[in-house]
Amino acid sequence: MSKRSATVSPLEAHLGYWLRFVSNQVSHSFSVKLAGRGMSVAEWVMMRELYECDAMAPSALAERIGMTRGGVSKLADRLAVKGMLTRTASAEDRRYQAVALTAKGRAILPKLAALADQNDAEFFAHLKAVERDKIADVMRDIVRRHGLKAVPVD
Amino acid sequence: MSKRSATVSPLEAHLGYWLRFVSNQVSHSFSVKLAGRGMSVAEWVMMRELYECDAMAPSALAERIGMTRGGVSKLADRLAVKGMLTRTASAEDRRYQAVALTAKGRAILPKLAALADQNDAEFFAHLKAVERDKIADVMRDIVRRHGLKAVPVD
DNA sequence: TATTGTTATACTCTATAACTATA
DNA sequence: TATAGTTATAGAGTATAACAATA
Repeated sequence: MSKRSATVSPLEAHLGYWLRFVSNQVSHSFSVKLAGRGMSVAEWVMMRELYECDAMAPSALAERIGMTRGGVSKLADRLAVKGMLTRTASAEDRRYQAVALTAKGRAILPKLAALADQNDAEFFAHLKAVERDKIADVMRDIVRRHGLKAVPVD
Repeated sequence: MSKRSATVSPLEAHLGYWLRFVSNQVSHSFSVKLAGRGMSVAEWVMMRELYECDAMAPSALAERIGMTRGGVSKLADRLAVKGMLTRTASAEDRRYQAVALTAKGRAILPKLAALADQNDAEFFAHLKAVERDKIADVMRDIVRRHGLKAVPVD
């Protein structure tokens, strides 16, 4: 064994390397599917978040999906132009906005969710349920251990 | 159960979601460590690749690390400015270049590799070796099944 | 004509901070 | 003054394609 390989471990020795390798490909494959419907992954994440509630403030969205307020602002702009969401200033405190999906946005979301399901299945459906659960458990545990904040770019 | 949750599965139901969540944090944590030495993750990847050989053509590098030739060109520019690598036109075919680490680049690389080791340990050292191996095996298998190309942003 | 590497353009996402309007 | 949202700037990364030099 040369001194070179003894002092510098190969990239492939890191679990993080393999996670990112697969994760990047899963995300890229999903982004290709979304592009077929004119959507980006970031747009999907924001819409998915809004789907769970009636309305949300941009700052709350930023917190939930791990983006800056500036990023949320630009993203919301794009989605508003596409007719996917609306922004309404609060009556009580006009600094606040209520961001909400439009009927169009709410109608299209299940179709995007189906793409997400399909994409996940393409990469992981061949695994036994026990294996999938085990890996997800490990990942959840790591998130918990590190107190990680949301960066959901499914 | 509402119709809403019945038709749209939650993000957390996807294994891809958890992989990306953890993978993003591992990479971000590594990028912070590298920034302490004035390096980016992409720069680390390119240098790590060059460490394995004496010299490599930019086009070969692009293929190996999953970047475009344009991207490699810009990245190599930055690393050359930092004195980490040199570019030499081939004598036989002057279209070709030999990109190689400088002594400085080769000297600093083990220190960057140590950061990579440390970073991976921070996230995965608590796992049993069997668990780590199992997960890495699953990821390698997925890479093999999909014939995936390199996107090593460890 | 085909190929290598470079450069230019455009777009996404990030981070930081200045700016506005409201309170 | 503090906060919510917007806008501007700069940076790294991607993709595409035009380009020069070389074969």
